Amino acid sequence: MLDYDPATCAIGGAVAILGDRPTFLVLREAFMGVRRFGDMLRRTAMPRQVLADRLAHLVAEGLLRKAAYRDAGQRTRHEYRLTAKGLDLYPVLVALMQWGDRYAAGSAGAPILLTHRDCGEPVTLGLVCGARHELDSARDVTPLPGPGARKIA
Amino acid sequence: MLDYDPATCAIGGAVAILGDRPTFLVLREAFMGVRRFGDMLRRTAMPRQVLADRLAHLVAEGLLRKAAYRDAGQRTRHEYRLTAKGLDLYPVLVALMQWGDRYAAGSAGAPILLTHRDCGEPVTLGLVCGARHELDSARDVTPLPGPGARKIA
DNA sequence: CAGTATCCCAAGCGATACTG
DNA sequence: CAGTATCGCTTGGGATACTG
Repeated sequence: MLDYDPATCAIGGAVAILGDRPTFLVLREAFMGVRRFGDMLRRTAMPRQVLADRLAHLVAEGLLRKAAYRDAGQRTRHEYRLTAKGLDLYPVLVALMQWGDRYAAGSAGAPILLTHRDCGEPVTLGLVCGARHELDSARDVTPLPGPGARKIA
Repeated sequence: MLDYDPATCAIGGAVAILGDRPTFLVLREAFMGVRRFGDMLRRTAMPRQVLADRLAHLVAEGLLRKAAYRDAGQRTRHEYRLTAKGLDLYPVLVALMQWGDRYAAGSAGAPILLTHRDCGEPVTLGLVCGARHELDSARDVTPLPGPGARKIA
């Protein structure tokens, strides 16, 4: 067991930003290409206030940005788009989806299939080491103190 | 944009089980090898009640199991260990950690380094397709309706 | 349409004390 | 040591109404 400092572990920091359930759902919608307030409201079925809060939070954290756009002949509206920081969260969402497909899904199978845009093959998330070995389980990983390690408790 | 049914997306199911911040922290500790109530209490600095709740929840969901053990000459105690279902959550935690190291960490760098047990090389989580292409971004992924798809909203 | 304002109520936190 | 019991209090959810 690694003797690391829980306070510095990045999981805590990440979870502090991502926060709670509604936030994850908003991010899911964003990755699915939903960009408008009303669409998110309908699809996530969360109260307006909650959605507004989470969107504001995600914008403040730099995961989403508010972008103006105008359809021809319409007045200006705006939409929420993922920033680079937000896009980099993709593995987290995919990992959740893969686990959910396996353990929290109905018997019907995965409702969404991720495929490689270039070749069409299904995409999965996996652990790979620097020597290109593919690891199957958490048991194949040894955690060590990193550059920013401070051992405490 | 994929026209999927938000209600059946496995991300929702996964997040419904994993729940909230404290739950993630408990899981983090479990993956770090912390198994005892008191250790988790001290390291996560959460109220006893909250920890007890989350542990019970994770046991009920089948992510942790309570195992009895006895050190020589001591009375029986028990500890919390990850089940297979819990261990399979590892990519989620690693993904959170990688993102946190990049965006939520101090300047000191990652406090924890994951290495391959067999060869010692650093381990990373990545998207790979069936044709062994490595994908860099969410933009390289095309979501399609899967076997369990029901399109609604 | 895209939010903000308001209000009420339920859930959950945090502290302290107690039990096996 | 490993929890359970209790409690005050704050946070945050959910509904409704209002504004640009």
